[in-house]
Amino acid sequence: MPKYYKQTRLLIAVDCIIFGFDGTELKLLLVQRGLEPEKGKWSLIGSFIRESEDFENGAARILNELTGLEGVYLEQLHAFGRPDRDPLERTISVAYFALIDINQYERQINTDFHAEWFPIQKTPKLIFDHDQMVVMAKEKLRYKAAFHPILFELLPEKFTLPQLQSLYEGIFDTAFDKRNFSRKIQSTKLLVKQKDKDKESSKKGAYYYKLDKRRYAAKFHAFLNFIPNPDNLK
Amino acid sequence: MPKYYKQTRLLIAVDCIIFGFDGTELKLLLVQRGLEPEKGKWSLIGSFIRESEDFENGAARILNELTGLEGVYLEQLHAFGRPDRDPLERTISVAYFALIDINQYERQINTDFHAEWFPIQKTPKLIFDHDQMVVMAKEKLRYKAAFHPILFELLPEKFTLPQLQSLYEGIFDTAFDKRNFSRKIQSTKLLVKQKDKDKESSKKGAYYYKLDKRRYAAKFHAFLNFIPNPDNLK
DNA sequence: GCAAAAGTGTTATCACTACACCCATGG
DNA sequence: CCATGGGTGTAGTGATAACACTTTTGC
Repeated sequence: MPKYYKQTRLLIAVDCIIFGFDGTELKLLLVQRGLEPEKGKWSLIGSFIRESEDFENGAARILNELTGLEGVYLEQLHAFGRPDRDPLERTISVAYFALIDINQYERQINTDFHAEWFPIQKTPKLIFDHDQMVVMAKEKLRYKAAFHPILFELLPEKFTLPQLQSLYEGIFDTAFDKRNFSRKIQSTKLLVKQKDKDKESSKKGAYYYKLDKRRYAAKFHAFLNFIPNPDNLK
Repeated sequence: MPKYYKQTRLLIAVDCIIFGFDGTELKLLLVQRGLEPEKGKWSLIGSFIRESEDFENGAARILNELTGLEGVYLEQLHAFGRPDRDPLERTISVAYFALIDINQYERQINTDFHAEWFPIQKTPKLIFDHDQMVVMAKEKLRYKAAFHPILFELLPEKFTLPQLQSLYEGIFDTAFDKRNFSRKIQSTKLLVKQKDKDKESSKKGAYYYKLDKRRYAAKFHAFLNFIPNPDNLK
């Protein structure tokens, strides 16, 4: 029951840029589009918004439908509205980016989508303006990660310093000195050293750490300087 | 001609949070709403999006209609989509924030709107979720201003260091040491000292400065640390 | 016993903070 | 001549960056 007369009404979609980290590389979860136009091509996961659904709910819903996960880190990225972005009919897309622990992703949760992880450097061409969304999401992730302890969302509950460092190095595409990195991370007091070690990736083994959740919540919005040299960022 | 069947189509509006600085205080440009519901109440300036109009264009258009200005600094803030945010009919709002040189604002440009500047601390209650938009815009402005030389967009072409400092002090709601402030600002090499002085606000007069536009463009995306003590920001 | 990765400490440099006095002018 | 706001320098402190060797253990 339209109340504002003579105004254009448009389709609204929510699309999710889903990041995961496999211990070595940053990855993106993509699906093969199930409907025309561009059926069969690679795409971000998305859905039209429902009648009485918030964007945030919509994003959480499609994320859950695809991965089986709940309580995932989600943040609105940007609203995309170029009139011709969907050639079939004008559609607004509100894009969200999500950070998930890749190990918790359940491959079999939903066979409606053909979903696949792609290394961030080797993503296929995506439909519509989804490539632009991915570029923007990568920038925002970098930007945020430079000052906020956001990257822990990509890691499992227990992780090692070398893992954390290689995550940061992947995001910022640069190498850090491990002594300085360790000192800086420890100085945040966000980590709690565990008694056990990860023996997978080395003979000596690296100590596991967990997040101090209290401090993490408190410091999340603080400005911290995680990366050594600001000039590394354009 | 709808092509995606059985999907909901919604109204899309663009709303602008317009900041200005009068030399002393940060201000917000608000209008009295011209249509029902909530007619006559204070509101951000906004408009439904047109058939083949981008968000960015839409924001620039309404900004121009209201203020007469072109080439204004505009940045997308957030898309707001709570189903009940407009009680009459569900409407998505894509909010932009704008920084303008208040001196260039032309009061007479558009009498369709009753527009008024309000000190940021003394804004009236706004319709719908516009108060929330303002809060978010203030946060984002602070956040960006802490690392990017964005506040120059609020100043006239020629300005003095004391003016600049009081702008920063207003934004961060704190006082800075003028010697340290001056040194830090100068170290960015973004400013070019002029030969003439502003004699309005003091007997001795303060030198005017202009932005070095080349360096400004180059450094805009760089991370700089404009504010003295990071702990001042939550 | 050796290769491979983890862990750890020191020094030099730089950036930031705190702080106080002189200057120019209009009235 | 004095009140007002503008402009400048320095010393102490804390954070960052550069840098190399020892430890553990699986093979």
